[in-house]
Amino acid sequence: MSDPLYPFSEIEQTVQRRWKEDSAYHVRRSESGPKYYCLEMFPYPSGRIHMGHVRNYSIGDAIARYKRMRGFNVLHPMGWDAFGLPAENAAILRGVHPADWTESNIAHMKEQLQKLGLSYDWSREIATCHPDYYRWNQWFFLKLLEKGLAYRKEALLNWCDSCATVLANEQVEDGLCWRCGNPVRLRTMEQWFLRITDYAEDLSKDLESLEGWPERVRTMQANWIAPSTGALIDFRIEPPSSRALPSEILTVFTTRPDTLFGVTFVTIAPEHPLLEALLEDSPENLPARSFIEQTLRARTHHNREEPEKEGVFSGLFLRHPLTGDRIPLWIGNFVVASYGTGVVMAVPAHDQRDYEFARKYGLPVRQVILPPGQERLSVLEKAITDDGILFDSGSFSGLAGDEARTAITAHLEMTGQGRMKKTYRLRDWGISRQRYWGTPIPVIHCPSCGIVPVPESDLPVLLPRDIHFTGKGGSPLADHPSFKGVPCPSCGGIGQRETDTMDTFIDSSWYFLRFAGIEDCPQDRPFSPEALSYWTPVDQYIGGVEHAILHLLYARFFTRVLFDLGLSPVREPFRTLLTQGMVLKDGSKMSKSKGNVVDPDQLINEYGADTVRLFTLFSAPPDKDLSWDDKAVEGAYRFLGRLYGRVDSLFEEFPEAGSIETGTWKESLSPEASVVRSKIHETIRKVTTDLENNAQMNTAIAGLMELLNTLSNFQGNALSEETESRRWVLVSGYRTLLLLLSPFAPHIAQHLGDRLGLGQRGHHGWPVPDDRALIRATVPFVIQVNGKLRATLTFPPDAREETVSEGAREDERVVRALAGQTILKTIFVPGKILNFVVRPS
RNA sequence: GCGAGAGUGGCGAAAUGGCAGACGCACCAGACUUAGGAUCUGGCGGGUAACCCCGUGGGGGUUCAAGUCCCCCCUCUCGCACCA
Repeated sequence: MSDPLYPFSEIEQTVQRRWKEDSAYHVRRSESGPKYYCLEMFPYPSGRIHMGHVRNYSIGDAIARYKRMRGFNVLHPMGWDAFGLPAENAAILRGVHPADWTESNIAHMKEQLQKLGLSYDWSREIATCHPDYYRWNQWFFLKLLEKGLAYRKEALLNWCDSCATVLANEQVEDGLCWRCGNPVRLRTMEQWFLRITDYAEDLSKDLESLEGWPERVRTMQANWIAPSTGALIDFRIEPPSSRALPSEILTVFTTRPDTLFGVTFVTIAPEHPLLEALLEDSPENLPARSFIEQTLRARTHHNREEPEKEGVFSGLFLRHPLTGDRIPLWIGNFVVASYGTGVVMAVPAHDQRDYEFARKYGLPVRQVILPPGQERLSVLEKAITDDGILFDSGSFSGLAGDEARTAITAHLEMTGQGRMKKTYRLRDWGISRQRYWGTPIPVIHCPSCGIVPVPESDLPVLLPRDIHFTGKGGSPLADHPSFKGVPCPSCGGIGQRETDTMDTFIDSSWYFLRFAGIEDCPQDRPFSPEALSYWTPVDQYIGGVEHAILHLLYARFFTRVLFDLGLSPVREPFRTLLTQGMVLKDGSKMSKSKGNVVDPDQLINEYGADTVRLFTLFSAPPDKDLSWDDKAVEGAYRFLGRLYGRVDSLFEEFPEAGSIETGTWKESLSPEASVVRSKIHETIRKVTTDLENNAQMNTAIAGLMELLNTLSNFQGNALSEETESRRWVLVSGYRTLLLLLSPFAPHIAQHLGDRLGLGQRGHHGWPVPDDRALIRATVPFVIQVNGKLRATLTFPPDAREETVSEGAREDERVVRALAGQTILKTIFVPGKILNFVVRPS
């Protein structure tokens, strides 16, 4: 490595030591100034930070530092999303205890973050795997259980036989287990769920109020929740004489009750919980059974394309609720079990999917709606899905659209065969994991009392440290000698502790409240109410767009629940959201498998933290993807090196630079100095507006580079004889530049700022542009002929049209362009442009 | 298929309807040097000796003036995707 351009290593170490000694970023509520809560998504302690983290935290730190300089009392905390699968895999592969693995990762990553010089209040650091954090997961769970918001139900889940565990959807890759590569199958299991669907309406409606969120994220959440209004309609099952049925009716969900008279069959999902019991145990049902089995197996293969619609007749018939017709019940692979009721009424004439299915299996197509302006055809070529006038629909014939839907639904409701219903695509949140490294779910299964919550006074239910990992899967807690067997808190009999742990998304659903509420927090509460109401909501949240749905939706849900429990002062946790783009290298996302990762540590060693931060902020706007370019990093490095060198030579010329006053300059400046002064104040204005509007840090930094270029040129040009004004302009210029730079490259800004006397003089605040300095003596006017640039001439900014026009007509190029032309009119924009509109004369 | 976003130099990118390409990278030339993969100075969209002409995915339109506003089309990225 060549010699450094400036001693960044010493500077960064010294400055960081001083921040630490001064507890510079430790905050408490109620200090002077309004509050500002700036938060970046906390990391999973995987072992090392990567460039995505560096980018995320550089953006957040720049915002936090900027707001601090603007006089806000800024909360800027950091912690660790410390539960999760990788810790257990490390335990299995390398025999390290998950707790030890996690702790050592945290220690290392914390060191890495500190080397970046991020202005965190480390006194609030939390790790979700610590009992004083996860006990509150358990406490909240008990509250939810009490409120009926946590419940158990049977559900179909991805199951890996070889690992003997449930897998989340995102852990299934092409139908195979991400860890062992064996096929995953669907299996029905009892699981804990949280009733997020109770909040679906709220979560969906309030998206509109989130004006500080990117439209993209709001749309993604809206599509994910996807409310849909329709009706539930009951179909009575024809009882086969031979036996009793598990239910007398099947209920369908439809958004098109107006097509009810066009129903020619009903389709049920193969996974439907009633189906097994509905099918008679007879040889005729063998095809149906084998169809179900096959479909379930195929389900797990995450095929890109839609599979062919397939189905089989169930052998059962239903009664149409209004016509009394006999309707066959089919089993179809295209029916989604977990949406609506898992049963759909099929109207082949008016639904494309039903149409395809009916054509394939020769089922009747019965048209009952005629859209305006269309002819009635004897044979349909595809489904007619538009609204229209009903016919062959009993007393409802002649009605149309919403009117027909309302009338039919009302009639069904009156006769007790149906009702209006709003359904959501969003499903309840399954939170059980058959895993060790997570929060134990605080309930006890008692043979006589059923499910008994662990009494609050017994919290936390601690994860036992002595655990044995076989690598064969299944929850290690289930094999623990003493964890599982416990007395029932209710009857004292022998009970069994729940051995499932919670989804780690629970941990990240309220950590932002803990950071705020941990200040003066009473022992028996998760938060200090005073601290919480002072700091919340988060004013600026920053993280990757990959969390646009899951984490952000869960966090919004959880915050609402806590609000309803009187524990959170706010319903929406994040006032404004910034989703930063990915860090790419060679056109694709950095990943170990592609071998295109850039190691932050190595970069910091080579160029220093300031350079690394500056480059990531400069090279692209925060919300766009950032293409990593080793060469371009050197550009940022050179800028800082040049700045350092220029300040050095400033001291050579003016050894007293650090102690001179740069208050108001009352005397007149030379024309050159005056231009430099304008540039200084224009830069203040530019950087400020760039930061206020969508954190456009790339252009803000470009502005700083321009200012340095201007100052450098002025400095290198020793023609000016007015030493005192020259010194004044240069010193105030560098002081301003360093203040404006400090959110982005804080170490060098602090160090050079100290040398230039910023520290002692209390100039910590963000500079304010001086309106008088913004007025330039002359500005360039663009002279156009028919909209084409012909000259650029300088005039005072308030020059009148006649003045500019006269000047323009003396310009050689303009004269040439106007020769032989008649001027029809002139367009004049003061301070900017003069356009001659001409035609040949 | 539905929804959202984006197409500008060799590259990352800038541009309240008013000089297209700020700033940076790469490249070229020069200076300093035993040396340059360091640093400094200058140049740098295309065509052209020059005057000028052309140029923001393509086509039309509005305007004195369009990367920016309106209409049509193409391409790419992301999200959802049999949700009844």
